[in-house]
Amino acid sequence: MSLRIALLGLLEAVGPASGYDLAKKFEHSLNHVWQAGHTQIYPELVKMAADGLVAIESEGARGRKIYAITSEGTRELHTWLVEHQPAVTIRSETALQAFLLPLLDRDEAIAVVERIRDGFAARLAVLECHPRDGIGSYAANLGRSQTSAGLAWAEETLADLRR
Amino acid sequence: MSLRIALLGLLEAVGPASGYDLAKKFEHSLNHVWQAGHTQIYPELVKMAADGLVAIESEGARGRKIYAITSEGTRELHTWLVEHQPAVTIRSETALQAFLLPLLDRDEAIAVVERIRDGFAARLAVLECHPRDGIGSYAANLGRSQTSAGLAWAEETLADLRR
DNA sequence: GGGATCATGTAACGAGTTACATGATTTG
DNA sequence: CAAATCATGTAACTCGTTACATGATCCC
Repeated sequence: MSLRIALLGLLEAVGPASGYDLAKKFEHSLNHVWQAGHTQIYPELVKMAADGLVAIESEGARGRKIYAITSEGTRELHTWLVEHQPAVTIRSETALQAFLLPLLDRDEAIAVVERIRDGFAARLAVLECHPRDGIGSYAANLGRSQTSAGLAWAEETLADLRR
Repeated sequence: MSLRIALLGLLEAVGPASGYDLAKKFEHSLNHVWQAGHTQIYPELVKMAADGLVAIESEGARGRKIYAITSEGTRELHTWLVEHQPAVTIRSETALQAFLLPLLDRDEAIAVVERIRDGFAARLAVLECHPRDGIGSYAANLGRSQTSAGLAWAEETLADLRR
């Protein structure tokens, strides 16, 4: 369901695009929001076209197919945005390592938290490069905010473990 | 893979337990870390027993089966904790709504962010009840830290939208 | 005895990943 | 002309959810 919404949202926001284009967007601007590879996107677009939410607007070079959102697609997207209570499903390997930290001895735990800290720092560095405005800017702010919080947790936890 | 690790970690941390017990832990203490229902846990325990990572220690009333982690299981868990670089896969409906916020008009966007804010507040309230020490305390701190950051983002975004 | 909770499972489906496969076009 | 990139797809598999099914035990 959410994959559909993400695809509809991108088509609504940036205009008609190919599956290939959309896959690129997932890799870059949507990376900290929703992830999907081309092998998931191509079949989904076909299903969405069958359901009347998108339509092939034109076909370009190299078999390129440009999809556009339909008015039915716009309606579906709008309804979801306005009415859908976002479900919170957390599956975080990082949080799992944090959870199990007390099973390790001091030095191991420190090494694990250092790796987690580096991961947060790297993600934050990527997010800092995201534009401050335009579609996705709110999500980028949310990502920066939460990643900074993770980084701060790592620093505090390291201080605590070293004490 | 991570489901296995979560199950091994729980068995290591709290001692032998049944699938039912483990499902309860997922519902409560692991809720902000990893999610899994009993329909996923029961078959996984059977596979893990076949792989020698856990063993049925005893059987109690009402067909209750108590699993214990084996030394091979402990080794597997330890290796994962120390060596595995946590993979970051984000699929957040909340972030998706944030991403698509610019597609809504002002009042709709405000209503959506208010709902998101309430969701963060509710999660934070639950996390505040988690014990400050023992297994899971580090993960609870991380969850509190990141959820607070989400809440702060919502407040700032609301202020921005109302301006 | 009846309702809540304990306790385990299966089957069908949908979502997501990995590996494989193919060919067109552009750029050096 | 070779390598990179564009562009699409399928198949097999794993992971996760929903719905269904069953029975034991505890407590009022």
